[in-house]
Amino acid sequence: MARPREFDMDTAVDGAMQIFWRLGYTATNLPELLHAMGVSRGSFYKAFGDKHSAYLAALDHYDRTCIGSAVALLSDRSIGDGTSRILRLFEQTGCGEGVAPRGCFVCNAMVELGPHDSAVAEKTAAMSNRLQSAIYNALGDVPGINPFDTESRDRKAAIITRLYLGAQAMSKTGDQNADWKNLLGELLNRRIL
Amino acid sequence: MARPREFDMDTAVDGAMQIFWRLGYTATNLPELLHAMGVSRGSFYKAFGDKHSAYLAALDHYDRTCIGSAVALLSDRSIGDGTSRILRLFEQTGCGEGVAPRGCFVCNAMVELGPHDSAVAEKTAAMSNRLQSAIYNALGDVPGINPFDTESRDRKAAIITRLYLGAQAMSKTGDQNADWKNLLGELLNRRIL
DNA sequence: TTTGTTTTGTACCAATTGGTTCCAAACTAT
DNA sequence: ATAGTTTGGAACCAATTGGTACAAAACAAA
Repeated sequence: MARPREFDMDTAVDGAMQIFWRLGYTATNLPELLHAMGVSRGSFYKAFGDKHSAYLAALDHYDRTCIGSAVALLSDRSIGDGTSRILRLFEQTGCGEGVAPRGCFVCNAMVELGPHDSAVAEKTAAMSNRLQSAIYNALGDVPGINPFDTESRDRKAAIITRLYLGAQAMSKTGDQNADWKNLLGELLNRRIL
Repeated sequence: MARPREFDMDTAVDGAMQIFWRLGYTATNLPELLHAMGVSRGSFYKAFGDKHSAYLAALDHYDRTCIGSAVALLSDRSIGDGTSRILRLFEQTGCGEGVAPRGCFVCNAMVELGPHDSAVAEKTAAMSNRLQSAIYNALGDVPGINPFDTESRDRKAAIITRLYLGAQAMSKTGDQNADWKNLLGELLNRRIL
């Protein structure tokens, strides 16, 4: 009963996520954003309202896709025990040769807007909590760790989550940190093969 | 032989650091920056050149003051052994009640500008390295750690540095993390009194 | 006091910012 | 075919952006 939209909603949101992830919120201007989304100005304001709402939609998209697959990875017993799943999480973060590193969108968002944007603060806190509880679960499947010492697991999960975010921050200056196998081994007090 | 400047250079740089630290580079506009520095437009461009140079000066100022005192703290044996010095580092990061958390300027800078500003990337990488090596030294003074196992100390220092930056990032969403005593105890495998 | 030099503050600038308006276009249901 | 409804895109907007120009002001050396 009306003209159908020409752009694809999902690829538009994904494009928004890509550019916000790479450039941040403030540094992304509208023309670049529209180009990345494949949407014209009019359609954008009709469909999303404003730049800030588009950013929140991009954060939700990140939650569904990237955080979702990280959580899935951490709970996938076919990969190996908890240690190797956590190791995989840290190792799969690299981003190609010569490509400007974009870190983790959650880390970027909480650092840029956390203190001044309560919606972003809530969303990013929820996402890091989601990651942390997935790590907590994976730690229950690590040989040498007592799965019933929930307080110790909690502390370890908190440490690993912050370790992850800190490594993501440092990756944006070119830090590689290829030796996760030994670093996590040091942390979990066991050798990782 | 010429008119003396009316503003104080050091308080101006400090003011620039405060506002850039709190708001970030892009989100700080010139009027706010000038106000925070206590400098008029003309004087600013005469003395600093442009906004970006002022930001770099603010980063250097942070290195001298905040990173400097963190390094001093970590090497001050009058405080206690390495563990309590590292604990002190983590505990002294809180920022008052109701105050919008600003995190760590190094973390903020590397996340916001790292991938797109090589000067900032270099400076922030140097600062995090400085912090990491101070942590490495403090670890040499932790009971239960073999000071001659330099590789293990290196790994622990890398972990603690990233843990610190990650915690700083999360603090910007309101995360408090008051339990550093137990978290660091978990990490270093010893009870901290 | 005059001369030379630097700082200061204001007026000004072009470019860019996010956002709105509005109408032609494109579709469906009748 | 036509009426009804929504999209698309360009023209337009005021406000803000970082940065410049320039003259008055404030000093020191002569």
